[in-house]
Amino acid sequence: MATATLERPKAATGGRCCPPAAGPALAEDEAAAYAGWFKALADPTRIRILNLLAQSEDAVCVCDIVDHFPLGQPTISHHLKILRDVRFVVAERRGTYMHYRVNRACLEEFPDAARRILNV
Amino acid sequence: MATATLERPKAATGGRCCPPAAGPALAEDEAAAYAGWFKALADPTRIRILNLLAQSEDAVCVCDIVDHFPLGQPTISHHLKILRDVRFVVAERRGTYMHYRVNRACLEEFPDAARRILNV
DNA sequence: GCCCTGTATCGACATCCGTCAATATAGATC
DNA sequence: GATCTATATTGACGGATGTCGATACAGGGC
Repeated sequence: MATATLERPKAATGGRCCPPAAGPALAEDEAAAYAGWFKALADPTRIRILNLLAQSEDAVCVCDIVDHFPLGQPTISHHLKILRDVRFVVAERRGTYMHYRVNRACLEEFPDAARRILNV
Repeated sequence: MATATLERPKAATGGRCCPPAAGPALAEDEAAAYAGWFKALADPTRIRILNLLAQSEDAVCVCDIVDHFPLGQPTISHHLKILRDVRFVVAERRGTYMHYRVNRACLEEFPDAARRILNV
């Protein structure tokens, strides 16, 4: 049979270069979920917004956040939306003002995510 | 003096909307370092490559990685470079083949990063 | 030396992302 | 309701990013 020649040739050695190596255990959509999560953290401004919110006991209003960055209000609002979408922060209305605070419950899942990716 | 009118007007209330809120404790470059770190994880393929490498006791050669993804070899090589640049993986030559493995030491810093960002 | 195979790099392309200015929306006060 | 202020949304623009095909580089076998 020609079946043998249908295998991966793998150079002149004709053999494998290393043990079979199982495919990724993470399904594509699970990996995408984690990636979307990390994507929300893949910007210095968002990291610092999170850090700023984490330093305050109570929620902080948007205008106060804007004051701490050399960026326009729409840009900050944009970043806050991204952080909201992945639930890293939660917003709360107080009259005209919007107050934001970190969602610790969500961020504490981090070590678990690392463990799952590295399956340790 | 007109000094009072130089303060933030803050609506008709004339006062602050919330307690002062310290700026972010993370310096801009430190935040950028963390962001660059997360950026390397902000892609499903890279997450799954990491996961694949983490499942194997010993290092895995590039051709084996390529076999597990519906992407071209140059693309996988590109992702591996990004993971190498942030030291999430390390490469090792064995003859013609390149073998990659996860750098656990580096990835284990994760919980610390989370703690530093959330200053808990 | 030459060729073959595995990996990295380059150049191009489409898409995504961060930023801004302008505008829309929501709530409070009058 | 009219107006004012805080926040969100929109549209546009430049730069980054993921992907590919083509090519360059490296090491082993002849």
